[in-house]
Amino acid sequence: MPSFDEFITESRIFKDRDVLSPHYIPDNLHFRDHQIRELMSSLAPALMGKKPRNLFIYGKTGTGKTCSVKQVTQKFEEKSAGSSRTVYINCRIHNKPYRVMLKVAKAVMEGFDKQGYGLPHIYERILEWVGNGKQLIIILDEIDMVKNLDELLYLITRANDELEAGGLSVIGISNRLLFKEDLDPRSKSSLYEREMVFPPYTANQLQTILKQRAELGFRPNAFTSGAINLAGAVAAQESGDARYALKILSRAAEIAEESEKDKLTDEDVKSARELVELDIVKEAIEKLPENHQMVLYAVARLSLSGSKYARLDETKDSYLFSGEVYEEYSELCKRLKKSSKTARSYRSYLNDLEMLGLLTSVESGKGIRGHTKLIKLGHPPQELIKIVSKSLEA
DNA sequence: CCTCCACCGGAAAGCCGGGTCA
DNA sequence: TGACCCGGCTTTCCGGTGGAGG
Repeated sequence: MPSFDEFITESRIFKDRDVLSPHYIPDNLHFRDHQIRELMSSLAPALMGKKPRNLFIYGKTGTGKTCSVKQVTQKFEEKSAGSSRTVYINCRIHNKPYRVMLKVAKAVMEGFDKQGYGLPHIYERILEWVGNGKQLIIILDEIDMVKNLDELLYLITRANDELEAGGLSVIGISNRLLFKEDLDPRSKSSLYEREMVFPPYTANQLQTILKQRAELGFRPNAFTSGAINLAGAVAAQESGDARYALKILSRAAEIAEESEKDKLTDEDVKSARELVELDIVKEAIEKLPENHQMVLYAVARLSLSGSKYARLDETKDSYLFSGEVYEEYSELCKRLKKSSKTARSYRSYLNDLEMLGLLTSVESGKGIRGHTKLIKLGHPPQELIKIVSKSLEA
């Protein structure tokens, strides 16, 4: 199948852009044989009419969780030929028991697309479908996004008690290890019947992966192995995240292309790294609620003009006082003719922003009266101001 | 040592837009 | 259609905290 790309741009670097996209699933996934075998072994009972045990998969972003699961379920579907099914659900979108069940029902049953049935009805229909001896495996990607996960898991376990034949099982995928802490003990034990971990990739592994993609996605001789290895090393050092590695590589290719070169080099990778960093920050900021953005903006403004309060012995890195940031934020609200939120809310925004790594803070210690937070920006203020003000337009 | 300062962050009540049910 | 409910945000209330000041 030819790609449209070849008709749209006569690219010197790219042969097939899609190969570099994060959605692309390669035919063979490197370094995940072990996980794939384990996944297959855990699904295998379903092919023999028995209920597989529930499974929880943990791994940071870009460690191949989703990719591996998708590959395995595809094989599974081929093998079972409809007698049992897997349903993949992205819980970022379907984040409530009702939506998950609706999605399951739609996926499994033809013509079940009328909205408006209540949860009990949907539930019954699913039971009916499973009831004649089928196995249904529900894959909940980003499972930590589901509200009322306890209720959903309970619903599913209860279904198994009611059924005489067939069964429902769950594969939960998450990159947050801690989320199980606020789960009801019963749901926890049911979800964790079996557990798997996807470790981050090492530099060598990332390099192999990138090389594979480069060979498929770029024209021959359009890249040096040095550049590929550098990209892999950079990403490994950062996080071991394959998606991030691919982002750097494709950004680097775009840079090389724009400057009309026909080979991408170490230099391109280096500049790509910074751009990608900014891209990620930008993405994070854009999906932030308005007030968070304004607080961030206030911090950026103040770090440019310098802290008014920090007359105390110049702590070499100039931190900002929580109080003055709040003032700046309130003023900003006034200028924009918005009502500012309470100081209490402001404090939670700060914590959220810190959680996202957009800023850092330390407890005030000696030399400062009272007890407060000293705040510092995690990125260059000019860039942040640019990004936030653009995002606040909308 | 006691009190004040300048904030922190949990708990719970309040508000609001959207969906649900009789 | 109106009463009701739910989840997401806020605000209110309030008990801490650790250094500065007296």
